[in-house]
Amino acid sequence: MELASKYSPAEVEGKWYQYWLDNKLFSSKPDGREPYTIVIPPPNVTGVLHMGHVLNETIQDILVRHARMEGKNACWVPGTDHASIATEAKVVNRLAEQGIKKTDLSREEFLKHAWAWTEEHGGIILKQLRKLGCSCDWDRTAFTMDEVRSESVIKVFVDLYRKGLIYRGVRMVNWDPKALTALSDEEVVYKEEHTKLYYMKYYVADAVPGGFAAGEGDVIHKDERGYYAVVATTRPETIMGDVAMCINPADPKNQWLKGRKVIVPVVGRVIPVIEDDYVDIEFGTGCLKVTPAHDVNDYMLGEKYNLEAIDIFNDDATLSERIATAQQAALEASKAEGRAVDDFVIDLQKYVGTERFACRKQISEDMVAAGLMEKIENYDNKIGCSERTGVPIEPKLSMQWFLKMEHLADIALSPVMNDDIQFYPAKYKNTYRHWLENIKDWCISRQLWWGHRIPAWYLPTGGYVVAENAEEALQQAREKSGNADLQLSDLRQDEDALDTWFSSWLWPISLFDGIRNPGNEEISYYYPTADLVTGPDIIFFWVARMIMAGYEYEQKMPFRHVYFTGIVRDKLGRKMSKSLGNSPDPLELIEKFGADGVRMGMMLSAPAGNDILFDEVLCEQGRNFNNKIWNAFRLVKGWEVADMEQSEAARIATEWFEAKLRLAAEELADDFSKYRLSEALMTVYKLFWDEFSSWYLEMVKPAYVDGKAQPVDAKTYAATLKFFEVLLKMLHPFMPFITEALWQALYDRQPGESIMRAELHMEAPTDADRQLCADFETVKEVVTAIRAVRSQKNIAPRERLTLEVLGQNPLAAFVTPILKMANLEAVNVVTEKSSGSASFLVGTTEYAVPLGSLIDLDAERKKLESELQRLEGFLVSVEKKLQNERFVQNAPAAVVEMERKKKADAEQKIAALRESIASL
RNA sequence: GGUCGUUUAGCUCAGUUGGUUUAGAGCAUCUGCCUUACAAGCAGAGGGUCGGCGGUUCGAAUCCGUCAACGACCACCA
Repeated sequence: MELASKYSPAEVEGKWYQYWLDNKLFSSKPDGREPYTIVIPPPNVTGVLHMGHVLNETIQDILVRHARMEGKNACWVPGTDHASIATEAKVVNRLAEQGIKKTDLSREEFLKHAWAWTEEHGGIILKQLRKLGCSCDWDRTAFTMDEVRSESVIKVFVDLYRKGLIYRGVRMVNWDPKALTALSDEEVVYKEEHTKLYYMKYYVADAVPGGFAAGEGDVIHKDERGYYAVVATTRPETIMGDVAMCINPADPKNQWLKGRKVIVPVVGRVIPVIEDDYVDIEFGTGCLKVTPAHDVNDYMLGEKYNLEAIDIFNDDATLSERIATAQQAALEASKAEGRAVDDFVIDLQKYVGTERFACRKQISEDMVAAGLMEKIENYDNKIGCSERTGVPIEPKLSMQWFLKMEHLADIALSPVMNDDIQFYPAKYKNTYRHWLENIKDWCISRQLWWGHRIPAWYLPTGGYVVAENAEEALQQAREKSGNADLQLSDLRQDEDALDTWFSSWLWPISLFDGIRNPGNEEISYYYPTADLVTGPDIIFFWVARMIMAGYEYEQKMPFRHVYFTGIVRDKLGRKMSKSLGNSPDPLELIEKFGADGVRMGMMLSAPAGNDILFDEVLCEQGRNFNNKIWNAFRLVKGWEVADMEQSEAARIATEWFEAKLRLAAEELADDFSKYRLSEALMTVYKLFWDEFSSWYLEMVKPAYVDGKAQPVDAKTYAATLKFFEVLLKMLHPFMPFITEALWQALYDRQPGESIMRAELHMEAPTDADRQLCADFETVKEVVTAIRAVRSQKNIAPRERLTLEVLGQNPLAAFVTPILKMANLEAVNVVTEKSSGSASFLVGTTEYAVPLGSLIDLDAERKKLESELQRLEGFLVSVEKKLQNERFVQNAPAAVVEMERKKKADAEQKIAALRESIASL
């Protein structure tokens, strides 16, 4: 067989992926076997593959393929997420490019565009997963807005409503002025920003004849226009919504303000000074302006003291016409009360329609010009921004739908805390608990069209009904209103859609149709799923909520283990981003290194929970490993087999490697059980490269005689193929393509057979295995020491040497492999070594390689002396320990015994070294 | 501000309940090799007072305290 010396993945990968598809090797149906289920964290339907996906999906594929080879019925369900905000934003953008505004379209027209976009871009990412080698059951591909999933979402909404867990009400919510929708608390991200802190003058409204009687701590401000308080804020534009000023009643600085009224600068509204210990005395001047419509805390104060909330913004965060009308009303009221406020007023009409930040700049300049600003300082602040659009959130009062979380948090907490569901790494249990214990109700309505429309219908006479469909709604509406003539056209369905996560949280159930058809065969078989692989960034968005839904609707956990991956960063530790240009295109990497190489590169640095510093050189290492496997295969398949006796060296090698495989399998199983996948990969990597290629194959490799390759005996050949097959199976979950290709070529296979379905079952290692492998490690040490002598003395590998063993040879049973691996003529047991030999210690046995004239006595002495020095230092530390009575008394007997042996060994070695040095 | 985490070789990381010859791996580095599977390779080598200080212990990379640096998450300080 002629094979190129370099492995080309491109030729192999497409071919075998098609083979897997053609033979339905990914597909799963319920049967008598133990199920192993993973549901994919659905990527955005219009997304494209990035490095984060590569990490995530590779891990899932490794787990699935591993489970499949353990004989489990493995089922990996793929699908995509409709990602309402992100997708709607993209569609709106595309329409804008065509000169179409969303507001010009009807809901139906808009959705037509959105579906067209979805069909155009949807599924690209799933195609890309195939390139990576993912073994998803593609026939099960789902979408969060397909029929089954949509009906499940609506059913759950209605159910929760009937249970009294969903309610509708006006609350302060996070408003995204760009997407024009409310967001949940989890969709707000805080960004550090350099801003300014503005100190504004709020003049006392009523003249105080004779001035204030200042208390001891009072800090009173006064200028030619009168007495004033100073209020610090980061948002001067919101003064238009000010309805009170608040001080801490215990604040000595502001006692003089108690019970007074002050004038909001620019606006001219006269507002009361209220007192609440919410106010931090230390911050700013201790005076807080209260704007109930635009700050969560101010809203609470507003509720408490029954203050009016003046909403100064339009939905897009431009200033509303209301600011001008409110000002008019305020000025008229002042006039009626005979207060003169004109001195502090600027007509607000000029700000109407301006954007919030432009307005902030303008109003602060205007205030400075009008002498209403005390000072402006630099200030570092954290600003809540929309996770999706990036724009600063505007706290806004609005009518929304909410899901009560108390009950759901209750049922979701204990299973994680008591490890019914296990987190890897476990540290995220803390994060999880903290969130659940401080949970707030979930705002589930979004002012979007792309998503599941809220199944609530409003009656013409007021009130609403919640139902699974329009017909049911109509029936309910007729009952509720007592009007049997009510028609569907009289009802108006809620315009809002549901938060995307309101469908994602049902994913492990809805994929098996467990909501619509509870107890069906699939849900009974596949649920609970085995492992969930996802990022810790969506622990609240998704993981926690799936656990809630799992217990609420299946009375069982949705998954048994959660593997949290890290964030993929570049090798400098920076997040990958388009603007930095440090985010490689996975498909280009696959092109360059092969999918197997990329998968391996990803896994080499991917401990669970830590961030991944991705470096292309790791993919290169992966590619090189592929090439190593490929060439080992070329070697073995190139052998000529003859009917001849097995050599002793080959017999020993096969016995050793068989034992080694059992040991490695045990280690591998342990790594997998702890989800230590990069360690598992490293275990197989070293097994193949070092143990199999560098030691085993070199030991059994037939020699060349007169330039002609000798044949190999049948027994060794058969054993080698078997070993190779086991190694391929161990490697398969990590590198599916090359292992399938070589597995197919190793033996004659039946059509439709695949390594995917091959079982990897290994006997547990015996004590004899462990002993044999330990002995063999000593063999390696001896061989390596001889090679080191060669290297130091510049002796060609071809030149045959002799090895002398002083006293007894502990490796008598391994002479033939040593002869072969070190290229020796003979191993002689001697009582005294030849003069002019290089000596070394392995264990407590001394070995020598006679070198005749090649020996450099000075160098040899130096080497021995430095070794002697090291050992003497070691001996001192051991003796110190043993002379310490408390150590001998307190330490376990075995430990003391070990120290005694160390001492004896060291003494023996030192004696041998001294003798060697003397003999030089 | 609170909580949690990390700090071990040039880089990325192991190090399981403190004790197996004065700390291991992969990569990188250095030296020598185009030796008939593989230069995407072979053989050999060097490299760390385990972040600092203090403590517990017969014994500490491992346990405790403290400091420092970095990171993550949470939080209503205008």
